[in-house]
Amino acid sequence: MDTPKTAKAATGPIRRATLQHSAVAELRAMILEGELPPGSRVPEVQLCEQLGVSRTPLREALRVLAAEGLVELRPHRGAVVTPVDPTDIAAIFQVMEALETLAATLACRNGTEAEFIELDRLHDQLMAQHKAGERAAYSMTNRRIHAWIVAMARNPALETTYSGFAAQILRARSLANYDADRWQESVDEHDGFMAALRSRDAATAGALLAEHSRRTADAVLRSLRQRMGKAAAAEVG
Amino acid sequence: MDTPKTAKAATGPIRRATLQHSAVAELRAMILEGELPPGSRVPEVQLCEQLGVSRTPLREALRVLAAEGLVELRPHRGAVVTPVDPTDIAAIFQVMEALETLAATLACRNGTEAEFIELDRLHDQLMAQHKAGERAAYSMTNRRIHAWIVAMARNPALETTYSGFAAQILRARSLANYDADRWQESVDEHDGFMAALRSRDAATAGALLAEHSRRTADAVLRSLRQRMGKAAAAEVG
DNA sequence: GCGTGCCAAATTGTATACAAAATCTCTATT
DNA sequence: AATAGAGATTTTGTATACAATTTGGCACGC
Repeated sequence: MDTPKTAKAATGPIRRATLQHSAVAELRAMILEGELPPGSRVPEVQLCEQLGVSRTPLREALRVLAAEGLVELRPHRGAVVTPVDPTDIAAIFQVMEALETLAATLACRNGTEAEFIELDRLHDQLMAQHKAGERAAYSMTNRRIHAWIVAMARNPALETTYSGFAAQILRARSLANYDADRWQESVDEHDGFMAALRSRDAATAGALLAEHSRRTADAVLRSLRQRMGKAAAAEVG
Repeated sequence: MDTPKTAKAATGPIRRATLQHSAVAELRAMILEGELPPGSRVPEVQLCEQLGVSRTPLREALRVLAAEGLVELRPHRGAVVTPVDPTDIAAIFQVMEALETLAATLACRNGTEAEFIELDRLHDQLMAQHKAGERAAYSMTNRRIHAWIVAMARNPALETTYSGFAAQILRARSLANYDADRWQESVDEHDGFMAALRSRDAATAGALLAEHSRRTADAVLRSLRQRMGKAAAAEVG
């Protein structure tokens, strides 16, 4: 069962994904990376050349990304990268707050001992990166912590929904850069809900994680509105 | 049968949507209606003939439905209507509970006077349909009430997520038929959270709606597991 | 000078032909 | 008889050609 007969090398031919699948991955990365900025039009043929695929798999990929909310499809008028609208982001954060609460509650109930240990390790890593001032590494670890808690909840529906919104929020955060004060505050909040999680206190963990989410939303939205305001002003002047 | 290929006649005052869009609507209806039962394979060409479209728009429609969770796409192996797995449904209900709580809370905060009046009207209609024993009409009104509350929350992200899961749950409910006792209980719960909503008591409304969701989940899952058990037994004998 | 209608260019929507992968079937061998 | 394997068949994945729709520009009329 596990010995491929004509297997030639170990590295190469594990599995070849479809072009559509890799187009989705490629485009998603381009959007989250900021290479395709929010609001930019997405002409099909141009992207086809860039990705080296024909329009058929590309169009199917665009439908997938539209379902994730990363692009908007206007019939007969092409696709645009979904603009980062503070109002929409605020709405997403509201839902995220509810999802994080649920995730923390379920994680306390369903997480394994090993998973809690790994969570502690990630938390230590986060603290070290904060102390060292490694912003990029910090935010990646931060994302991994939250995703890990969601995974501990053992709920596929929650996981899928969460990661979709997380991608949207990531885009917003890349535009909004919050200050050192908020960073310190955020670290303190992590300490708080981690304590609750360690003691398997579902209610407290849920409440603290929700509060953390709410405060993050406030900071991101404040910075976002400020930046958008400046951008609008620059456009006029 | 009703859409000849060369139909050029004025189908409507306004222009029709794209074939892909109507294919999505058609397929979604077929799945929710039970015409395409859970677990059934979905050969592309056969559906093309049935819907009168070519494979291109159909495949794009399948991607959309896959994102909604109504079909599963296995690379190179075709699509199947997502099976109704009690474990998955239970997970969805858990998320739904959190979403309903949020919806009730936000509805109290953001709903307009006119919307609350309409909500009352829907509730009265629900009560009348219960008294008359009109099960089908009742469950449609029931869905409209919940969707209405979600709409009152003024949160597009919530609305989209909610309706996706609602579709999944609808499929499960059509398989599971709960009894008269649960019906009466459900009606009483509606009375309860409606009272809280009328007085704009966000916390109580949220809690009661969550409890209603939880009890509905219990009833549906119980019936579902029972039915699945019977089906499995029938398969053996 | 400005608005209106129509034509041309570009872009998206759809159909179809072809390539690649998986499944099925039948045969040959142990 | 059971099983492995090689072809045949079916089904999905991709490219491309063509049709339909939108958009931009230009001439014409007010």
